Amino acid sequence: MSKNLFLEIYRTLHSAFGPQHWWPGETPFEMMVGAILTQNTNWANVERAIAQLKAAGLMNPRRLGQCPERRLARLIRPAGYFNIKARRLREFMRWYEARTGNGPVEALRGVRTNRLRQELLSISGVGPETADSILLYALRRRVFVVDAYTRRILFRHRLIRRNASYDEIQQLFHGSLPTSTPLYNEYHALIVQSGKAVCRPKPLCDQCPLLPLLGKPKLR
DNA sequence: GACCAGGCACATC
DNA sequence: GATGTGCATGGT
Repeated sequence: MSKNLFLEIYRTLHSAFGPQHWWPGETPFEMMVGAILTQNTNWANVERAIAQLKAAGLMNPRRLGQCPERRLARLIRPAGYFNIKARRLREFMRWYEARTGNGPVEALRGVRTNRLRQELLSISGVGPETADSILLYALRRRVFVVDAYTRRILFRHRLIRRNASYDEIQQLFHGSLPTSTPLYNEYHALIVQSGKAVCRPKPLCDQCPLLPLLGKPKLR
């Protein structure tokens, strides 16, 4: 057994599922928008919403920042929670304009990760997962993203308590992995893939690549 | 028709 | 700090 369980888990998932090449999105700005739209929502629905924003010519900071909330809601309707997410996008854009003048994300390059994370978390509608997704995928910061899949997989394999906090779970990864953006990026993507393919609500445990490593999971 | 999907804010105890 | 609720579409 390896000294570093979390690295072993990563290697196992990587062997089983292959490289994932995340985040799906053409530009860092699009990734930020996607991070908000995908809150508690199937990615296929998010893609429809993103396609609509693009078709309307709004997938750039200046145009999106000018779009009225009502119209925004209509366009992102397929992503669900469209009224709330329209408001959240506008809240986010208020911060984004103040920070970059609605220019490219490179304006954020000199800002420390912890500082950026605090600022993102202060935006209404941006919680820890959304903030960390933006930091890791759009801004290439060394921050591990914890999501519902992460929680489910770790809990079923008895690596966390049911009520473990976000920060607690994140610390588990930060504390046991090399500090690396590509590693965090790929690891989270693999967890999501694993959660979709195997560690589902109705799990396919006989196909679980982690079975040899972690043994039989507990299913509640 | 029920369940699920890459959360979050807010109220309440 | 823990727990419960509203928000909503589209696929299975």
